[in-house]
Amino acid sequence: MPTVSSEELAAAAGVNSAKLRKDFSYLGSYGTRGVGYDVEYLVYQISRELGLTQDWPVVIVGIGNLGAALANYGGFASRGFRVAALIDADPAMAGKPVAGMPVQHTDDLERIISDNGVSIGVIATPAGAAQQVCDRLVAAGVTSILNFAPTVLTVPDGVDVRKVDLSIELQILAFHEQRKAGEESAADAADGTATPAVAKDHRKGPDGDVPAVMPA
Amino acid sequence: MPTVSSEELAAAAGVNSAKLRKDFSYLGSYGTRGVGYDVEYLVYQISRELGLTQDWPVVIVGIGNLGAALANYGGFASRGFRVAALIDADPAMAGKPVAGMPVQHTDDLERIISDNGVSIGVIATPAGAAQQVCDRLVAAGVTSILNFAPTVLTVPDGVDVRKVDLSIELQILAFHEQRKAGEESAADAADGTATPAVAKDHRKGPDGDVPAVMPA
DNA sequence: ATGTCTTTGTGAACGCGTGCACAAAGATGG
DNA sequence: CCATCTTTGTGCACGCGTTCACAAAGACAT
Ligand SMILES: NC(=O)c1ccc[n+]([C@@H]2O[C@H](COP(=O)([O-])OP(=O)(O)OC[C@H]3O[C@@H](n4cnc5c(N)ncnc54)[C@H](O)[C@@H]3O)[C@@H](O)[C@H]2O)c1
Ligand SMILES: NC(=O)c1ccc[n+]([C@@H]2O[C@H](COP(=O)([O-])OP(=O)(O)OC[C@H]3O[C@@H](n4cnc5c(N)ncnc54)[C@H](O)[C@@H]3O)[C@@H](O)[C@H]2O)c1
Repeated sequence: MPTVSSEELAAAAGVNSAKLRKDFSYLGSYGTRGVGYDVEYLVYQISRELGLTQDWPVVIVGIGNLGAALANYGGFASRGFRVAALIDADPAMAGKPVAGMPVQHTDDLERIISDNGVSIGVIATPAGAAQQVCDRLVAAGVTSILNFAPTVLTVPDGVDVRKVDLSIELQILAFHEQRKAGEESAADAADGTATPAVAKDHRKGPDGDVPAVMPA
Repeated sequence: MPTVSSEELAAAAGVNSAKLRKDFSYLGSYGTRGVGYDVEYLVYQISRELGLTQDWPVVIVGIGNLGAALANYGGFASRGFRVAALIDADPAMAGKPVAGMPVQHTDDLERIISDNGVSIGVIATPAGAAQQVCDRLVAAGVTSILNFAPTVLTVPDGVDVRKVDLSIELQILAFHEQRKAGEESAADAADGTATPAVAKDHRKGPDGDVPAVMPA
């Protein structure tokens, strides 16, 4: 039986082994002391807990440059997501095939959501249309939204929204870039006072620190 | 002189006003007690600290579905990013105009980076090509990379990488979605304890192995 | 069986970010 | 010039996530 120890996994992932064990312990006691974790069983348990064993139908609304790219992207299917429908407001797009399936008109949005039991929606419309598209999705039964439009969406309790803001990703890089440039000559004079988060760490983690406020 | 109080800003941003003030204090004492912050001056200070006053040239490598969408996206320019060049390995694409500029061949990658003083690169190639593209970018002088390919990139110290993984965004939504579904019947008694989200109580249940977390 | 050796699972300590509460600063009016 | 009122800047405490450290569980050999 192929096994791995928390120590090996932690080293591979670059994290603390105690934390890894504690995290695993929240899923249950799936390890064997003195041996480690049964790889296959562990993978199954984590997959199940993360919802990867289920098949989630999603709709993409707004089939422009970005929406079409998403529709064509094969990486979703391999993670358990199935593109159930592509929806656009442009009558000229209706029926046109994108990624092997016909684009449908927003008039049918509610029916599409309902017929396919969709609970996850992706918004790739212009910012101006995002909120109203969001409202219709929510009214139709969608309870999770991935938003690419550069707008803050307002949703009722119980609905999750995740916003992908590519400009902010670049801004974060630019911020560190600027810091690198400054360090060369800044010599970091004396100081010594208790200063803050923004300073030192270049974290590798997915989310770095993201400020709360910023104008357009 | 138009001003805002930390209280107003905090309310607008949905955060705590004390935290907001403390964050601002790291930039310096730009507020006036009894009055608030001079809007224009504050915006300037934050913009400067974030590097938004600079103009950053970026290159996009891999002009496929996603790369083309990014090239066409107008949201970058408004945040101080200028697409300096589009690069692809496909000879058929060379010279072809995308977003109003000709696609250039990877053969010229090093020269393009150098000529334009580019320090930020975007990778939108297939996963298989990402690491070698990354290596060339870094060797040519790029020190910040935004990676869309589903691969972990290895880079030398001093180089920042941010990975955008859209599948993970969907997985996070699906995870919460799954949880919502389970709660309906899970007799979730208002918790209150300081346990991690996944926690609850999973100690080996009646049948020994399957944790009580998610009935599915 | 009993002992040894490995690795888990977790109580307790630690560190850090967040929020509270308030003194000080400065504006404004009398 | 003093009183009052508003809002900043920050010391301090609290809570949460991370890490340490170790007892106990189990495998494996004798
Ligand atoms: N392209 C990118 O790389 C990129 C990057 C970051 C953010 N974004 C954002 O993503 C969104 C889409 O970008 P894009 O480049 O694909 O734009 P786009 O103009 O190419 O596509 C927008 C599509 O939405 C459709 N649409 C408009 N109103 C609609 C409505 N009410 N209901 C349904 N469909 C509607 C349009 O017909 C069009 O097909 C924009 O908000 C943009 O700011 C794009
Ligand atoms: N399309 C999406 O919505 C999406 C979403 C998430 C992630 N991604 C990832 O983004 C990447 C691009 O996706 P896509 O849909 O645009 O793929 P695509 O196949 O449409 O485009 C890839 C482009 O990269 C070019 N290319 C290949 N090797 C290259 C090299 N060595 N140097 C320079 N260019 C090279 C190809 O010629 C092609 O134009 C993939 O890794 C994909 O997994 C895409």
